[in-house]
This record gives sequence, structure tokens and C-alpha cells, in this order.
Amino acid sequence: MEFHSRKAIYEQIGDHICAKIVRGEWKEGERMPSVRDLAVLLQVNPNTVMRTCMELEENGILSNKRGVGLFVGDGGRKKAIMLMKNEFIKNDLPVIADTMKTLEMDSAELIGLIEDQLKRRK
Amino acid sequence: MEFHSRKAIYEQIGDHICAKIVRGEWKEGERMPSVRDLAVLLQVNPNTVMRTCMELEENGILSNKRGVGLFVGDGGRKKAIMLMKNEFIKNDLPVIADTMKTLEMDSAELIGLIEDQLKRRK
Amino acid sequence: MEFHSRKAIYEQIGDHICAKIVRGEWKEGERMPSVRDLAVLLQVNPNTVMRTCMELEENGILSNKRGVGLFVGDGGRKKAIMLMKNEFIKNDLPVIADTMKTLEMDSAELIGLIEDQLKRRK
Amino acid sequence: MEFHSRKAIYEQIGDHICAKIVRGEWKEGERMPSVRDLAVLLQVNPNTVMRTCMELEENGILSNKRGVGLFVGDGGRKKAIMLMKNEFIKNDLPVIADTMKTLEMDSAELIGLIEDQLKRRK
DNA sequence: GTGGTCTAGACCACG
DNA sequence: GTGGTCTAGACCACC
Repeated sequence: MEFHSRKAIYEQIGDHICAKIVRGEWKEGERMPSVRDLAVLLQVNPNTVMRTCMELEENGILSNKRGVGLFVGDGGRKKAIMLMKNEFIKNDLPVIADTMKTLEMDSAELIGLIEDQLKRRK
Repeated sequence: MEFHSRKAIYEQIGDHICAKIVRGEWKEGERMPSVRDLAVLLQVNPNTVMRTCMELEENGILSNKRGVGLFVGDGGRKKAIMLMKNEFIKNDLPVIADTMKTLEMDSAELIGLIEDQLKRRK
Repeated sequence: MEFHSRKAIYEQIGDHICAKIVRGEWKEGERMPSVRDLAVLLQVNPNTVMRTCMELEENGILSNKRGVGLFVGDGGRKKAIMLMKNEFIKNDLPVIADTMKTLEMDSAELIGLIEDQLKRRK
Repeated sequence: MEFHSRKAIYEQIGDHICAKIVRGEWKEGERMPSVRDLAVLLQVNPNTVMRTCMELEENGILSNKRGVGLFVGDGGRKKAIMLMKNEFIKNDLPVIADTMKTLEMDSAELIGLIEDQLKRRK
């Protein structure tokens, strides 16, 4: 995985894990890959992954059974959705609204750009 | 001026200046306030403003007459619009698209959120 | 290191770093000395080195792994060569051509002067 | 006249005046345009032209008859040539030699670049 | 430890 | 007065 955005890497990893959970790839109650495995997978320092997991644990998205491993917590999917949504509203929406206002961009134009973006990924 | 976002202050100042130009408050060919005056105005260190202005100069948005002052460059408004748009496409659009996809949010919902955001400001 | 020319120190540092890369003393993918170490080495303020590194990063010559250090980027050598060459063509060639024209100096004479210059260094 | 290079404007004006004299457009003993006229012509602050002229006077290239005007001094052409040549050797040659060395550029390549440069002007 | 940002203040060349 | 550079030193987030 590569990390481009200005966000801290541990936050990007958080997004990545949340997305897995939201998409249902990692289900509630299931055991996740170990911190070490994740670190290898993401090519990142284990401490960094650790930090992410601690934060997700505090949010109740993950739960940590000592000596056993990390698990997706009860209601973790819902909480992950809430977390992502709140972060989006707090961090991104204001920027979007500002930019649209200054550039006099309307909803239609924004949606056009977003669709372009989505197509480009396919 | 207050600085909230995660962006560095000098980048926020850049947005601020570009917005002025885009809105036509500072017109092409006109002289801008001096770096020092801007610094006082924005309650920021002159070096920080300088750094912003250097970047905008490299983008052709500002031009510098030695010993005289900073001016909005020829075609500066257009370039400022392009810059803001490109930054938006590069930095923000991917985040928006990602988030919408993961949260299965459709255009209507996004626009709803944005309108809420705009109302909240009034 | 001593700094003679009219160029700003941070630009001379840029030339210095590029030259290291071009000469192969610092290879692509390798980690460079930290900003602080370079500053000590060159007897210069760390901020000054930072400024240079930021510019080289924007040119794709250096790349930055957060919290780890600065590395010579992929294709960094080629880019460094291009950068130096372009700077030379942009800044120096016109001066050379102008001077030769006004002073009615021909190629042979120029080369003579350059060889004198090179000898003087030995 | 436009001023691009990093040289101070008053120095560029000096080059400009010297070139006129070397080329014989302004002959020894002849009266030059007034400082004010030059300033208008070059779109520059009269003080700046003044400064240039003072320096050229110190070099014996110009002579100033108070209340009458500026004249090209006796032997001014020869002195102008010397001045330009010395400046070139002092300021530009070292940079050229350095760059050629780092980029492993030989004389033939340099001459090729210069000829390109000269053609581009025609 | 790393880079990155910001401040404060000095100094310079230039106009 | 203007922009531009540099220093010194602090503080931050990140790994």
C-alpha cells in the first residue's frame, strides 16, 4: 500500500481497516490479521499499525484479547461507518463547501467531477 | 484570520489570496498589500506570508517587481482558478469518491450534506 | 563548504546535492544524510537545507518517507541532470551568447577561457 | 526593456549601456540620452539609472559634465570591453566550468548549445 | 530519531 | 519603502 495524502499514515491505515470492516470483508467477531502481519502487508512499521489499532479499539471498532489477537468488535461495522462519516463531515465537507463557493461550482459540476473520478478508477 | 484545517498555515494563506483574486477583489495588474502588511493583517509571521507568495509567483499567479512590490500577474485570475481546481481534484476528489464508495453514499446524499454545511455558515 | 557565488546559499546547496547524485556518490533509492546532519556538515542552518530539499523533492529528485528520512528518488539521477542542464540553458547560456556577441568573441576564444579556468583549479 | 535575470537591474542597465558603447552605437565623446530619458525608455526608476551611471563613471566609461549631461568617456569603448570581459570571467566562467564538469559536457557540446541559442534569437 | 512548520529577528540589496 | 535570505530556536506530528 502506498500513502500519498497529507493524512498521517496511521490514519490512512485506520481508513483502510474501517473500509474492510464496512465492506464486510472483515466481519464482526472475527479475528483480524496480527499487527505484525498487517505491518508486513502494508509495508509499514509495526508501531504505526499498533497506534492505529489502539485508536480503533478506543472507538469500540476493534477489541483486543490479550495474547490472542485483535477482533472486530460487536457493532464494529456500525461504529466504523459512523466514524468515517463523522471524519468526512468534520474534515472534508468544509473544504469542499469552501472550494465550491469560491470557484462558483454548483452541485451538478461537482457530481460530474466525481463521476469522472469514479470512471477513471475502473 | 484564524487557521483551522490540517493544512499548513502558508497553504491556507495561499487559498485565501487565490480566493481574493478569483473573486476579483484583487485585480490583475494591481499591486497587492506588501508582505509585511499582509503578515500584520493575517496576524502571522512575514516569513510565512513570503513562503506563500513565492509559491504563487512560481505558479504565475503573482509577479514581483523588484523593490516595488507584489502584483497580481497577467492571467493570474485564470491561473488561480486552475490552481484551486487542480488542487481540489488532486487532493479532495479522491477522498470524496473513496468515502462515498465505502459508505455507499449516493450523489443526492452528498449534496444534502453539502447544503447543510453551507446553511450552517450563514 | 563555502559559498561564493551570487546565488542564494540554498540554491548552491541544491547544486551541491544534485552534483553528488549525478556523480553517483548518492545513489537512487539510498537514504541521504538527515537534514540536520547536512546542516552541520555544510555549516548552515537546518532551515536552509530544508528549503533546498523541499525544492528538490518537488522536482522528484528526492523523496521523503515520513519519519524515516530523505531518499534519492527513482530516476533521481536523470532528473538531477535534466534540472542542472535546464538551469544552465535558462540562466547561463543567454549570458554567454550575449557576451560573445557583444564582445565579438568566437568559440575558440571561449573554449580557451574555459580551459584556463579549468587549469586554474587543479 | 524587461529584466529577467537575477542580476540587479542597475547592473543589467550597465550591461545594456556598455553593449551600446562597444557596438559603437554610442561613440566616444558623444552625449548620451539624459538619465531621465533613459529611465523612461527602460521603464525604470531614474534613481536606478543614476546608480548605474555613477558606477560607469567610476570606471571611466562615462564622464559627467555637471549641468550639461553624460558623455561617453575617452577610451570608453576599450574600458567597456574590459569591464564586460572581466565580469564575464569573474562571474560566469566558474559557473560554466563547474556545470560542464559535473554534467561531463565537452567543448563541442557546449558550442552546440550556444549555436542553438544564437539561432533561436534570429 | 525523522521531516515540517512557525516565529522572531536580523541583515541585505534594491528602488 | 520593497522583497529575499539566513539564522536561531522552538514545537509538532510522525515513525
